[in-house]
Amino acid sequence: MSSAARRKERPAKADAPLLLEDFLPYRLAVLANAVSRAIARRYEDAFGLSIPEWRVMALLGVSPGLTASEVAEATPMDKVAVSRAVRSLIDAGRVKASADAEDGRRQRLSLTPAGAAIYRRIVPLARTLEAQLLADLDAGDRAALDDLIDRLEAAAQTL
Amino acid sequence: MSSAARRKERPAKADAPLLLEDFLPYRLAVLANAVSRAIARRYEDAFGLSIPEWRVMALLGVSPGLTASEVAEATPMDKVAVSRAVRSLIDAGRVKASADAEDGRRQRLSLTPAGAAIYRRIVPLARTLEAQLLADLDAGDRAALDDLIDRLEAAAQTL
DNA sequence: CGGTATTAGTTTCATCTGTAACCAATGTCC
DNA sequence: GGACATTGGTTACAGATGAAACTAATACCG
Repeated sequence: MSSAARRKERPAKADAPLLLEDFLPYRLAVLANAVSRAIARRYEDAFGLSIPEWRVMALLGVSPGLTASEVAEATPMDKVAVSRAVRSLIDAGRVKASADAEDGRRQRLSLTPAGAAIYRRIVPLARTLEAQLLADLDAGDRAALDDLIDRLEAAAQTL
Repeated sequence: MSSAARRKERPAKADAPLLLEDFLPYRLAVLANAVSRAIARRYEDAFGLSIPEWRVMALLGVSPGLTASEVAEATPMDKVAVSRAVRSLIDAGRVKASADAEDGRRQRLSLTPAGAAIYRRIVPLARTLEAQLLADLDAGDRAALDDLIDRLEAAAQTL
């Protein structure tokens, strides 16, 4: 019997003990943590890249010319995290910042040729890891998963 | 149209750009992070309790007499994290450690009366937050979610 | 214009987290 | 029973993270 089935047999009455292993917020945290850690190690080993750095590169790979603020808006990272990731990427020669003609505070960010070369190598790795995670799910499962995550995210905003 | 539906219309071919917002590991991290942060704030405000401390109390509430190692085995926390959470709970008078008769290294952990009183107040809050997260999901959705998380966790082990 | 409020981004500092080193008690093997 | 490995748990140190203060440039408004 799967653990989902085991859980299902145990209806959570109000006075039943709260089992951490069945508690959704806990399960989500454990799952996301396991995935993030495994992926972070791969990116670090292969490219010396942290997760925040990878996120910045992933955005710039699709949308060159974003500012740091725009990167921060597009992710759950705050501006401090973005600033640090960008600094580190610039130091590594993977990203360049160019002054914005209209606003002297802003810096337009983009991948350098070296950064773009690395980007083209990370994307297939990312796809492979995602595929490995989804290997046992058919198209219907995947659609259901996407939909559930959307709904949970919306609900999480109300917490 | 839901964002899941939007995603579905955009089949991820090997050469399509990788969109961070559709990338499962990223989505899981963002979701789990949003949930954890919201809940951590509630526990902190209401009980001065961190997530690791809450996890320890949740385990001890169901299984008094666990050792720190057993707590570490039952969660993704390592023994250092458990040690710190336990220390803090003991300092706050919420957990007590008693010497194990058979093995002088081990300490049997359990909630103090004060800890148990807090525990009885947290559990309903935890259930309420979980219910709020699941509010829009019917029984079938919830079973599917449980099952998907199980399968993703299994797949995550292979990364 | 000139003063004040905003915004972009960085720096600072305090806390958290993780890895490794460590100490003490027990188990193992001869 | 004594050396050595193992286990339970803590300590120490380093790097990551987050909130708030700060700097510099722009926008707003009289």
